[in-house]
Amino acid sequence: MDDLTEMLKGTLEGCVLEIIGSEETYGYAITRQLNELGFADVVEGTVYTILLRLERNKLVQVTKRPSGVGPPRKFYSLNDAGREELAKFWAKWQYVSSRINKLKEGGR
Amino acid sequence: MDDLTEMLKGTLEGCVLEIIGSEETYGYAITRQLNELGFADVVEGTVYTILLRLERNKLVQVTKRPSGVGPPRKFYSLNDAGREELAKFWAKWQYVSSRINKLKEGGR
DNA sequence: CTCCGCTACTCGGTGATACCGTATAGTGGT
DNA sequence: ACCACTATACGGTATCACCGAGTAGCGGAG
Repeated sequence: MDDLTEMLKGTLEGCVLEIIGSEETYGYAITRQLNELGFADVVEGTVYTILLRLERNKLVQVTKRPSGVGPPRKFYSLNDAGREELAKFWAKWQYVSSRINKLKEGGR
Repeated sequence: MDDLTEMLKGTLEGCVLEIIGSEETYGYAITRQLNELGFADVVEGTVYTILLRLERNKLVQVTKRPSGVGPPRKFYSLNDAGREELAKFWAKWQYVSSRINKLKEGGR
C-alpha cells in the first residue's frame, strides 16, 4: 500500500488516543502497535509529535519511569479531557466514514 | 457536528473525484452535492482549490460552457489517469478505514 | 573495551491539504 | 440602482504527518 499520510491526517491522533485509552503505555510501544495494526510506515518521530501535542493540550497524564532496557519511558494515560476528546473523535469518525461510504455506494 | 476539516484532509479530494467520475459536473454544483451529502461546512473556495489541483495534475478533462443563469461553468470529467487515481483512492480508503475500525473494536 | 544495535525521546524544518476572505463577473428581480 | 444568486480565482493561514539529526541508556559481539 503506497503513501497513506494524507489520509491519516486528523485520524492518527485519534488512534493514538484510543491506544492510550485502552492501556497506559509509551511512545515507542505505541509506534510498534500502530505498525502491527497495519500502519507500517508510521515512525517514532510522528508519534512523538502527537504525544507532545496531546501533552501540550492537557489531554493526557504523564509519568516517567525507568526502563531497564534503555532510557526512561514516558507513560501516558488519558485524563477526563482526553476521554472526552476520544469520544468526540469516534463520533466524528462515525459521521465522516458513513458519509463517505454512502458516496462510495452511489448514494446520491 | 463540529469541525471536520482535519479528518477530511486526504479524503475530500477523493470525494470530488468520485462525484466527477459519476457524472460530468462543475464546481458550484459539486459544492452543493457535498453539502447535501452531509459535509455542510465545505464551501466553494475549498472545492475550487481541489478542482484546480486536479486540473494541474492532469486527472480531469475540462470544458467551459455558458450557463444561462450566470457566468460560464467549467465542466469536469475524469480521464484515464483520473479514473486510476480514483481507484487508488478507494483502495486506500478501504485499507485505512478497515484498520481504524479494527482498532475501534479493540482489535489488538 | 570499543563499536554496534536496539530502545527511547526531542526538536527544527518541510510539504500537503482544507479553509478563509476577497475579488471578479454574469443574470434576473425589486 | 441595488441586491441575490450563480460561478470561478487567488493569496494567505493553520494544522497535521513526516523527515532528519541529535541525545541518551543498555547489552552483546568483536
